Amino acid sequence: MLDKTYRPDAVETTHYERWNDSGAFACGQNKNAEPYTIVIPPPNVTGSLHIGHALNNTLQDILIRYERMRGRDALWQPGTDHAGIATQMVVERQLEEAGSSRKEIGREKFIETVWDWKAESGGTILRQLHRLGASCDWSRERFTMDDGLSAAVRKVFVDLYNEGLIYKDQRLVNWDPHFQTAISDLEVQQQEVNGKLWYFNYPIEGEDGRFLTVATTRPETMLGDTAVAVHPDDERYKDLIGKHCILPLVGRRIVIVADEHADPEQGSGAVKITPAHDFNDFEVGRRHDLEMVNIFDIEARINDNAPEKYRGLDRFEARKIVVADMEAAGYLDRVEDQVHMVPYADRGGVPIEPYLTEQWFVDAKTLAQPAIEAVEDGRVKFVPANWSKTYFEWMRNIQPWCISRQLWWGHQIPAWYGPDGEIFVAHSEEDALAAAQTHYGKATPLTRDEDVLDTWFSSGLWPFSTLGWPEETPELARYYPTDVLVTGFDIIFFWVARMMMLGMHFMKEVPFRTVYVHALVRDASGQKMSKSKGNIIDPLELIDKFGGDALRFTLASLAAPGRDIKLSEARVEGSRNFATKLWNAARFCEMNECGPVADFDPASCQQTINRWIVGEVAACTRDIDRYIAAYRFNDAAQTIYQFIWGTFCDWYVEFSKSLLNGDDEAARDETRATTGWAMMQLLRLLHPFMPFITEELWTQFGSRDGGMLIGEAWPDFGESLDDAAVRAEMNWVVDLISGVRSVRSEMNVPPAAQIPMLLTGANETSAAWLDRHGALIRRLARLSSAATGDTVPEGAVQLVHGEATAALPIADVIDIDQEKARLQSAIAKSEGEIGKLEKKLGNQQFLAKAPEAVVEEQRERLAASQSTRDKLADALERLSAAM
RNA sequence: GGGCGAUUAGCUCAGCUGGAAGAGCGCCUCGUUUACACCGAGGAUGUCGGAGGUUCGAGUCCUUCAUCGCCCA
Repeated sequence: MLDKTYRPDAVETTHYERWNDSGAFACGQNKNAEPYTIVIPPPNVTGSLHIGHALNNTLQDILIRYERMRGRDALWQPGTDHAGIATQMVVERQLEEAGSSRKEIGREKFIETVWDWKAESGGTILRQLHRLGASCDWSRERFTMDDGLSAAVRKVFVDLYNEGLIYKDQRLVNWDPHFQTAISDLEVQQQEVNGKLWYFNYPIEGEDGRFLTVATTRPETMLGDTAVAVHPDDERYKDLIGKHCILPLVGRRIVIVADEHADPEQGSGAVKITPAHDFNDFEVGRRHDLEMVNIFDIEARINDNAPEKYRGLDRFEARKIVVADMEAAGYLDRVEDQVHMVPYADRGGVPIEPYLTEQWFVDAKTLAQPAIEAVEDGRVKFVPANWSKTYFEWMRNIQPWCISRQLWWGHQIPAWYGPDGEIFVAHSEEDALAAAQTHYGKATPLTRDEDVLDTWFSSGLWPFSTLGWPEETPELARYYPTDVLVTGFDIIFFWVARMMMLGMHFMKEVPFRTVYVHALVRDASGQKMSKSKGNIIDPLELIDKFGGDALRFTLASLAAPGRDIKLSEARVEGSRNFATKLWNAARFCEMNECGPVADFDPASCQQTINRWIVGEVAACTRDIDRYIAAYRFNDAAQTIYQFIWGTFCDWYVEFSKSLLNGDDEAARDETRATTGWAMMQLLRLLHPFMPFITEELWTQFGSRDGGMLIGEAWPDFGESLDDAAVRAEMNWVVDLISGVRSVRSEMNVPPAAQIPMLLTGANETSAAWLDRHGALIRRLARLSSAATGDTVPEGAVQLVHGEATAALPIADVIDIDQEKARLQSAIAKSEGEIGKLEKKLGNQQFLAKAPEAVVEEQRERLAASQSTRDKLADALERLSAAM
């Protein structure tokens, strides 16, 4: 016997282990089945589960479980990425706490320490996914630093290098002075800060007392200025173009150039140019062949290219002193407050510095081309489609991708240098040495490039490296391309774009056919969750409190395409209640011996209610199929919710009681079997959304052979069980019961009072329906009798139901005036409807231009409204006559 | 500055290709009817942000304005 309430915590872990231990998550169980593949967006190995992951993985699991039940050979490929900076940070912090440091223990030992850390603490998030029910094939778990995936990285690097698509270049990069590494554009967050705008006067050479005023938010960079730019059309400065300024504090003679970068409307119209420390200035410098003076060292301290006085100062100290010195020397014109954007590193949190260094780059522009085309011609589809615009926007303006990082944790770049700086890129040190021998004509020692590759360089290979590439494994042949990628929009650039570029280049085939982009999860008031705001909703806490199913169901039902999700606990509570509702429906089945019956054929039902529910199950299945195919998870969730709570529990179960408790044994047995059958279908339909409770119920009384629900087939009845006549009949019954209940309530008939009902004016069909369903109508509408009759008794409450009028003779209970008022308001409502329809149908244009079906529909509605109005008027008259 | 999106019941949101305004929560009334009070029955609440336009017909398409988000410069 089932307990009175469902306790998720008591069963969730058990079922998860059963699934996993039995191999139910593993791919390749059916070699004849068509594969269905999703690769998990590999979470950061240092990460822990947040609500965004919960959403992302819930949606993937719904798809995977659904397709698995539909008979596909489902592979959900799990794993983590090594998260270069983040992981190095974590381990460095631990070393610091232990009084040591990365540099103290050296590279080799440090990397060993990271691996130790990973073995102990890495992958927490994957274990947390178990709580969510994620049915990943854990036997295939991969890590971007695994041997196989590392081999893939080396091959990609070597091949791209040999093809000229990877090169070394001296360029401005985003430099993190804290970690002393380059980072990508995407790892930079622009933050608004309250800063100042300093106006400096730069004296013009040979023109005593004449100045050019330049404005800057970063005064310390003036030490690296090599020009001043004015707009070529700016009349104020035309005569100065080609002349020089003398850079204060430094004394350098710097040229005044004409360049459109200078905005005449902005400040004074003249801008200082620091090509080595500003991306725009760098371009100006290239155009005018300016000297690039780098004034910072790798920690962003002033270096020896600046006057002695400033050397060794960090950038913020230098700012103060430069301003003070400029003011003292009379070159400070004025200072204004200004709010401006400052780039910060999204890890580490210090302002990043545009910094001139030599780095490795990928020619992203070339690789982007096929990746763009694949989306243009529809080989890859974005859902919602709008995201393809964001993708195109970025891909069409793509910049060279800086892939080297000055870190220790990551894939060390497979490049070696000869004594003269000659570069040997090779799969292994042996290969490099061999190449060097050939090149130099003798064995020559090489030193390896110290840098490692951007983490995204390896996660860009994820859809095929996890399947064994570059080995030609059977898995690679079978599961690539993957079917769908499920991800948040925030990593379209980071990750989707890179997988597209590298997948197209190396596999000559798209990495996935669909990219489903889901929303961000926000808190109940719409705020982005963040630690600093303290509004984080911890998915694990929600799971503890309401169960994994409740969280999953909530997220799925909120996952409307293209919309952010505002999550509140009340919503999760509602899903928990839904689980309890299902649980109790199952208890009902159990108590009434409604279990699975061997050889039961739903098409064989004789009883109307049973014929009705089997058809509704089939229709519900079709709706869910349609919604999942369109990635409309919210609609799919809503459909199954409405079906279980509304159609099944509120109506069918209530209907069934009359037959289950009746004397007709054949009808009772059929109803038991049908109810049991319907419950089993519901468990299947709900399983992708709520795997735990459905599996528990299946185990407790659904399973006939000890098999698990996870491996059961998805229902598919097509339209074979549909029966329009039965549906019309049951709708009639439902409407009649609802109508009676509504009137009783409005007329304050005590719920316990059993009253008679007389149906007058009924046609043969209605009379037959009333006869057939009399028992359940009486029970659900709480009637002492329900019969057809010719005349409405005096002083009866009347309600119009189709062509008939139902009369409840309860004269002693009702307030006649109140009843009159009720009828009058119903008449008014009908007349309003009639007015609108008459106007519409009186419109010649409408009759001429609207489709015939629409016109016909309006006519029918008009007739129905008129009939209702007339019957209500009759009812009112009878009531008045009776007085 | 460029791009994307939002504005529908007290709150959070659905409403796909234009043809009778929906859900969940909350609220009100009633109810211990033998699955379920994490429940049941009934009920109230919307000139679908404003203004134009297209159309026989607009929450749905177009223009514009307002307000609010997000992404990229």
